[in-house]
Amino acid sequence: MSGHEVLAAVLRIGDSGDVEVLAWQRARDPDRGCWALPGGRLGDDEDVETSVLRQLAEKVDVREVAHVEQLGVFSEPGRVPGTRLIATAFLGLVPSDVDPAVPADTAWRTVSPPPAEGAPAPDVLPTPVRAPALACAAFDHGTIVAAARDRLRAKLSYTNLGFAIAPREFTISALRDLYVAALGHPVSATNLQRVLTRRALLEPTGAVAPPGPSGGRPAALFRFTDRTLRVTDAFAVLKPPGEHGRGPVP
Amino acid sequence: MSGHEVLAAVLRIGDSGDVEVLAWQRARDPDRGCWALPGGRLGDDEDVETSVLRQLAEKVDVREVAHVEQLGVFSEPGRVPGTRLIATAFLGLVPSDVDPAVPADTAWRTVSPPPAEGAPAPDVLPTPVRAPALACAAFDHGTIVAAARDRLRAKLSYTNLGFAIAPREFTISALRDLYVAALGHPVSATNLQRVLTRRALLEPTGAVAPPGPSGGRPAALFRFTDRTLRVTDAFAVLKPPGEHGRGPVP
DNA sequence: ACAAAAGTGTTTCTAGTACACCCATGC
DNA sequence: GCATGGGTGTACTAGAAACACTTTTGT
Repeated sequence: MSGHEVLAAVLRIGDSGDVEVLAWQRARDPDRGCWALPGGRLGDDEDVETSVLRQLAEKVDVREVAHVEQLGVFSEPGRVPGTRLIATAFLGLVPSDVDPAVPADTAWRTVSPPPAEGAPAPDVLPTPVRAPALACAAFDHGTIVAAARDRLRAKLSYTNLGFAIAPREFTISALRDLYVAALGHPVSATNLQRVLTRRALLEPTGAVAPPGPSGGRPAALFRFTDRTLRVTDAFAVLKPPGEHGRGPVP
Repeated sequence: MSGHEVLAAVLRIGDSGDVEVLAWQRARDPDRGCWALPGGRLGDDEDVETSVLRQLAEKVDVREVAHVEQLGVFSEPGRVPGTRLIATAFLGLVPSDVDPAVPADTAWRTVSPPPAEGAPAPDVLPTPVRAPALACAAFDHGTIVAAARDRLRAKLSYTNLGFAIAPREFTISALRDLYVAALGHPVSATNLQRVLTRRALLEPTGAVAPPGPSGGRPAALFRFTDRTLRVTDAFAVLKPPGEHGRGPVP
C-alpha cells in the first residue's frame, strides 16, 4: 500500500572548510527548484542498505563513498505530497579529496552549521569558493541533512570515523581542519594528534609533505590504521571493573 | 507494493536480575510456537512513532512505558516468508516495578545475555524465579531484541536513561542491581551513586527504606531528577576548548 | 556485642587540556 | 637572521575507580 524509498545524505568537507551535502535540483513540482537528496524506490529484491548503494551508484562512484550507515525512518503521512511514501535515511561520507563526477542537476551544497550552543560565534573567515548554501531543501530532506550532520559530529568524538572524511594520507593540520569543519569548534592540532595516536587510530606513513610557499617545517604524513568503523571510546563511564589502565586487547 | 510494520522490543529488568522482553507466542505457522515482538501494520494516517505506541496500547498500558526510541529498519526481502514486509523496530523500556496486565499469549521472556567479551563469566547466581529464555524468536525478532539490549546498555553509560528502568523511588543498591543486569558486569554502588550525583541525575527524596530482616542501616531513597532522555556525557573528547572545569550552564 | 547493609572520605589513576618550547624550512 | 608552520615535552585538571573506614540498623 505504502511505498518505500531510501535517501542518502552524503556529506563531505569542502575545501572552504564547510560541510557539504550531495543534492540534486528538482526540475518539477512539487518543490520545483529545491534541492533533494539522492535516492529512490526500494526494489522488490533488495534491502535498504543494498538499495542505497545502488541508488548512489547512479550519482557517484560508490567506491568513493567511504562509509554508509542508517540514520532512521521518516514516516510522517504528509512528508511528501500526493502519495504515502516512507523513507529510510542514510548518512554517507566521502573523503575530502575526492571530487566525483556528478550529473548535471547534481551538486555539492553547503550545509548550514548548527546553531552554536552557548559558545560565541566563530571568527568570520574570509569566504573562499564555498559551495552555495542548501537554501531550499525539498520535502523533509532538510531534517535528514541535519540528522546526518549531527551523527557525523557525534561519532567523530568516540569512533575512528575520521577515516571516512580524510584522504588516504594527510598532515595533522589538514586533519585538524576537517575536524574543525565537522565539529564546528576549534580543535588543537597538538591534542588531536595525541588523542588519535593514543587510541592507535593514526600511524605515520614515513613520508613528509613539502612546506608551503612561506616556508615552515615539512609536515609528516599520517594515515588511519583502520578504514572501517570502530568504536574507540565506548563506555566512558561505568565501564567493567578491573579495566583501569588496560590497553586494547590485541 | 511492500507493506510496513512496526515492532517494539519492550525491555524490563526482571526481579531475578535478568533483562526481559515482552513477547507473544505465535499460534500459527510460520514459526508456530516461537515468540514474536508486539507490533503490527502501519496505518495510513500515522507515522511509525504514533503507530508503535498504538500497537503497544493493545498489549500493555502505554503509560507504563517510560521511554520509546527508534532502533532502525529491518528490510531483508526474505525476513518474513510469503510477503514483502519492512519493519521499523523500536526499543521500549518499562520500569522494573511495574508488572502490567498482559494478554494470555503474551509474557516476559528472559533475553540471553551478550557473550561476555574477554571478561570471565560472572558468578553463577542461585537461580530464582526467572522468566523462561527467549528460546525461539520468530522471524528476525531475535536480532531486533539483541539490538535493543545493546542500545540500552550503551545509553545507560552516557545518558540518564536509568530513569526508564528504575521505579520512581529506589535505593542506590536497588539501582545498582538494575545497572548490573542491564550492563552485564559488576557495578559498584559507591561509584554509581557518585557518578550519577555528580551529573545531577539523582536527588534524595528524604525518605528512607526500612532495612531487611537481617538488619543493616536503612537506605536513603532517591529519584531521577529528570524523566526524559538527556545526554549527559556527550563529547567525552575533542570537546570545545575553554570548557575545562565548567559545570553545566544554568 | 556482633553481623549486616549503607554511606563517606581519601587515594590513585588516566585521559585530556593547555602551554611553553624546540625543529625544519623558505626568504 | 627571522618569519612561518610543524612537532614535542611537560604541567595541570577532572572524572572515575578502588578501598578503607564510619554509620545505623537487627539479632
